[in-house]
Amino acid sequence: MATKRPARRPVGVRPRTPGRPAAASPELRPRLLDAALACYVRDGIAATSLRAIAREAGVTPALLHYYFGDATQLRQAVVDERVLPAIASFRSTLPLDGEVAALVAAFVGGVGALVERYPWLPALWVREVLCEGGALRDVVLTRVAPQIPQALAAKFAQAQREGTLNPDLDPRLLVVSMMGLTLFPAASAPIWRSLFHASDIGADSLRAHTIALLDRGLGVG
Amino acid sequence: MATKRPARRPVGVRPRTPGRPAAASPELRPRLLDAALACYVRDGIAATSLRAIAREAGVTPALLHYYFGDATQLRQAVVDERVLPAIASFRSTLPLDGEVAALVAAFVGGVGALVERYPWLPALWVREVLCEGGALRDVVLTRVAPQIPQALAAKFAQAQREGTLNPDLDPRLLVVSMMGLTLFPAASAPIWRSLFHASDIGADSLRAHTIALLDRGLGVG
DNA sequence: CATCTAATTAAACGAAGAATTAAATTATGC
DNA sequence: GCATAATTTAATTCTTCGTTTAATTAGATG
Repeated sequence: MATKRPARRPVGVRPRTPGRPAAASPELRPRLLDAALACYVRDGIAATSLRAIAREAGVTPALLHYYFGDATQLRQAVVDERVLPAIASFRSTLPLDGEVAALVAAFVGGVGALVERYPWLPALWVREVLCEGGALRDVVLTRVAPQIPQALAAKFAQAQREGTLNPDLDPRLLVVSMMGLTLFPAASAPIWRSLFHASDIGADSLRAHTIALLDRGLGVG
Repeated sequence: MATKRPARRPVGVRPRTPGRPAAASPELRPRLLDAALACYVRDGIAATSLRAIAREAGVTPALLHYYFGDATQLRQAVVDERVLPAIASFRSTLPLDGEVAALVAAFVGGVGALVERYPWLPALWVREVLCEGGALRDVVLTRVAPQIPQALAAKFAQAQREGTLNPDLDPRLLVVSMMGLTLFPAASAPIWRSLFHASDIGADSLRAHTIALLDRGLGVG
């Protein structure tokens, strides 16, 4: 006869007894969204189970099902209410009708501000957009990409026609280069910080370095 | 009584009858390594099961176990015999004792040649080194990083002291910038190629663009 | 030709973990 | 007090995993 183990619970986690909680447990739903986001960022969306999110939030899987329905709907809620708003806040800061230098500076500064406010964004971006099979690739390509990169590339092409941008550059690749100079350093910060013992490099130094590199690189000089 | 399903096999795949194969099935082992690598690149190392590799190679899981032992040893073999050699081939092309401009050009060209020869490398790098929890992060940080990035940063710092490199740049961040300008475009190529309908941009155009950007960006002028 | 060995599949095993559901439990609001 | 909302418990049903044992066949050795 099999000895029925008493379903050992992870130490230190107390999921509470059943029943409705006493008085206003304030705002549970946003906390659940945050827990899901944290799991997505740490482990990847595909590798995150409902149980893992429940564990992260100190709650049972059944409760997640009660709030969001199935796993797909929960994922959708996180994307709609956490990820897309973050990206939208970035788009609105780009001055697409000014000089190229101002646009570039705003882009670099905007990415810096973005990762300061949403530190989880670069890692999520890398895993879920950049990686093949990433769960956000489709959403980003259809709802973000047509607005930001296309507009930037058009602006750069126009600047080249007007002679205010180095003609040896490719306007489309320049968009890629700018992302590589901002998103990549943000996503790899944990690596290079420890590799170079560079805890002295903050957001300001990074921005100054990037703009110094781009300012000269783009000039027609 | 449960109806015992006849273990339906994926259509089109014929795993052969048992028994030793007729005559030289030439070099099975490297083919198994390639299959494993393909799975790692497509799905990620953590998400790749022995069974998936076996399916990819048209072989049974038991055979993988026969050749490599357990899953960990197979992964180790792929890293040692496929991934690390690719990276080592890159390191040996960097002229660390010449001018900065030549070093930068060699870096950009070297990454270009590397991804032409090992097209799977950027995607693998992004998922397994850049992503938190990536399976290769440790190996790269201990066996690759101390040699390449440290040497580059030292070289840049020296050039700044000699007045041949823009003093507004940070020598350590410049290493990060160069990786962002090469590795990131390579890894995201499938995305921007389709996004910009840029099938006309080949390896040469990319290299020319990147060097044009860096050449001016680094100058003291 | 007989036998030993090497390479391969088949099949089964046991463990783990998944999503979802049904039922029990408790507090709140009317 | 009674209906309802919020929560856990426990069960159900699947899938998948890595590994092992046994069977099978071809080559190698004598």
